[in-house]
Amino acid sequence: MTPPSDRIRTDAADSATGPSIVPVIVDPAAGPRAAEGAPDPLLDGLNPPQRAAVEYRGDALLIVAGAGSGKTRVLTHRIASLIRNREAWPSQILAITFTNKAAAEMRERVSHLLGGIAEGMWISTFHSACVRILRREAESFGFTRAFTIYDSADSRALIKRLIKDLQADTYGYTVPQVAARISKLKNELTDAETYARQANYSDPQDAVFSQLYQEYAHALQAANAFDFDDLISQTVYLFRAFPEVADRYRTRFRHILVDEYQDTNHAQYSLIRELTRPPRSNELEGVSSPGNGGASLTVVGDSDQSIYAFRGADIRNIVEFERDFPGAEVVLLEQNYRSTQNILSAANAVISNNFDRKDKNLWTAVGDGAKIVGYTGYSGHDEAQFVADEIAKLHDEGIAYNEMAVFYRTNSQTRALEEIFIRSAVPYRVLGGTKFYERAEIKDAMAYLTSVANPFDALALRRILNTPKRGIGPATETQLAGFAEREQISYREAMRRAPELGLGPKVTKAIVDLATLLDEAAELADPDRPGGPGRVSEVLTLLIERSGYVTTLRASRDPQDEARAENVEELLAVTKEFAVNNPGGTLVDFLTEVSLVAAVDELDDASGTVSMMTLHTAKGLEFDAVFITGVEEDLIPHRMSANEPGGPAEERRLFYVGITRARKRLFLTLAMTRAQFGETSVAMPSRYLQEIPGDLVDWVQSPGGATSRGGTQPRALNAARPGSSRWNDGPVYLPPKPKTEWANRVTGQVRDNGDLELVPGDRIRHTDFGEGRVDQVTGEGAKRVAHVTFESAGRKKLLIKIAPIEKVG
DNA sequence: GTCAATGACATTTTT
DNA sequence: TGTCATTGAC
Repeated sequence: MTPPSDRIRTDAADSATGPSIVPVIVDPAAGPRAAEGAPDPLLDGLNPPQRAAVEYRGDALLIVAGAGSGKTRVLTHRIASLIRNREAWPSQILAITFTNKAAAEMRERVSHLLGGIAEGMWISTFHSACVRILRREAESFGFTRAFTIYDSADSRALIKRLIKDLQADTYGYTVPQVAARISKLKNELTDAETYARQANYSDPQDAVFSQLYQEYAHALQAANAFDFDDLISQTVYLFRAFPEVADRYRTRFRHILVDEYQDTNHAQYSLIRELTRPPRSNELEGVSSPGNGGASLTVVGDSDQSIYAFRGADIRNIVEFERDFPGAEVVLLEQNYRSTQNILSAANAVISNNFDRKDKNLWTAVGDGAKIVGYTGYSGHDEAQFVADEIAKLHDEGIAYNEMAVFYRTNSQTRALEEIFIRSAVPYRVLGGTKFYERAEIKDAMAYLTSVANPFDALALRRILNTPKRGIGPATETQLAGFAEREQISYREAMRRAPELGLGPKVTKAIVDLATLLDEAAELADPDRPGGPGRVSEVLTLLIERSGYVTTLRASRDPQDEARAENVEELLAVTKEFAVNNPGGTLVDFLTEVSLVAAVDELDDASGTVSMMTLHTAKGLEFDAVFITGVEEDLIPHRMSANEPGGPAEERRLFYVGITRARKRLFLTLAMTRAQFGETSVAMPSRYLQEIPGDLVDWVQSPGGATSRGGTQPRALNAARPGSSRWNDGPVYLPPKPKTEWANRVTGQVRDNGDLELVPGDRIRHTDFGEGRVDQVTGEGAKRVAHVTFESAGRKKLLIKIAPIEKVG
């Protein structure tokens, strides 16, 4: 694909910090705009659409930013320009990013552009911004500002308990199911009471769920806790219930910018709507004329990169932005500054197979670059070995390890990769996965801290009640809970008064001792303590020493417990580092920060290691060399996605996101057999592989070319490798299998099947769902809908005119 | 109340 | 493969 010649070439090194950018100091004497003709450092080096996106002033702006089109640059320059031109104070800016890391980077870049006067801006994730608001306002609606944030594991633990209590498992409810359903409802702003009102009580299953949901909500409230989804939805409820509170924020934020808008869910969308509404004071005084008074809104996104539908992201938020905000300006960024043309062409070819999308073509001025490399291993280990070998080669060629990344669909795929990487001495780092904070011993230590900060949190307290072992078993725990309930007192108070329960002297002492320890720690951590609160590290030290937690671990015979003790020490180091980075940071601040860290936030650019992560985590990142592993059916697209509406299309976007992370080199690898739960099963090449034009890929071992001789014995292959030369002396580049036959057979444009006649009983083939039979046809003319039962994908409704279907038989 | 042994079962993606 | 829940012996 050649770039249109009339486009203006700009500096391709978008992501590098421009050397020519000079910090601009706000000069009160200067006019609102820089002098005519003088080069404006905020516009310099931007292409025309980028410039338009920075300069547009109006109520609503949608920036459709293709992958690698420099959207972060546009956003930062836009913010800087608003501040520099004195159109906004920094404190009037609210910018929402997807991760904390992206927020930190944006803040850094804006303040660099402005010469360090960016104090007071809110640049954060949705969740962080909401926590900030909720902590300030907590007291006005029945919470304290020390509320706990429950992560998904905490939510699941609570749900598990409730399922047991209500015996909901007899109705077939499982923890993940209930958790997902509650999460979904919260993202749609349906709270427990609303659900209860419309629940179908003649259906016992639904009645039980409704009760589960209500008890879950009640338990959170009683524990003075919010789960992840609450952070957003409760902020919306807060704004709706207390307009005067909402007005404070509406008055404050005059410019709201939202990144990754395609991945916002309904609750987040509603939050933005609430915030961009004009404050009431304006309405009363008649200041509000159409579009006046509400904050200006800028959203950036790319519907082709929407990959979070499973967590409630609604692609319609971006698709229907212009309808939502009439008069909105739309700017398209299509020039890519990141990848080579070969990589982009592959990406374009793949994504063009998604129907019902706006056609959009990324192009670059960089040139073709190296071809994409494909490899089919005999097993997952074989595949991993290839990746490790190529990484070593790339490193020899001068690409730094931290400029390389390995992506996979599921976290479980890391195992084989890690094994081989360790053996091959490839320095690597896994982002996400089993995170540090998910380890049991860390959760224990955190539960101590949480119990100190939030005495109402029964879940945290239950976790530490008998950790380390103090002889407080389930029976005692139930007694304690009943006592607290009867006397209408907190758990902590109940523990202090444990002697009244008439338990054994040993148990009673254990309980009272723990209560004393928590009280002492709470006093130390108290923000209002005379002389200032103790540091988090001091509080943690007190807790783990006096409770005997580490001592017990060290004394254990289990060799793993030694490592656990070290992890707790590591957490102590984290608290010390926190104190250095956040002077005056309280215990609650620390707990908040820990709750909201995302996988990518751990990415350290200077680490000198290869990064391994899921395709989801990879969004928003870029690397010189990218390996996408496990490009197989049932993995990409994942087996579980087949039944979901829009599943295969979302999986394709995920693959697209992966491809577009690569700057120079892209490797697509798969295996013929893959181990899972100890069993090995046969894997098939992903359908998406066939969507990449054959001439873009050099197959070291193509899916068709690899014979089955290797079977499942990667060791034999290892042994057969002398030095660094590849094992197959035969033709290195086998002809790509059925490529020409398949590539771009389905054109990417919005299809038009014209007046394809379908009647019940017809058999059709759908590019995503396979073959199926038409049950009935409804609607008229261009809106005729076919109801189809697919063999593997089940029942679907399809708009006949544009669906990627054809009649068979 | 604790511990060790056994067997069932699971792996999609995440703030 | 590895985690977990249940079981039964102390």
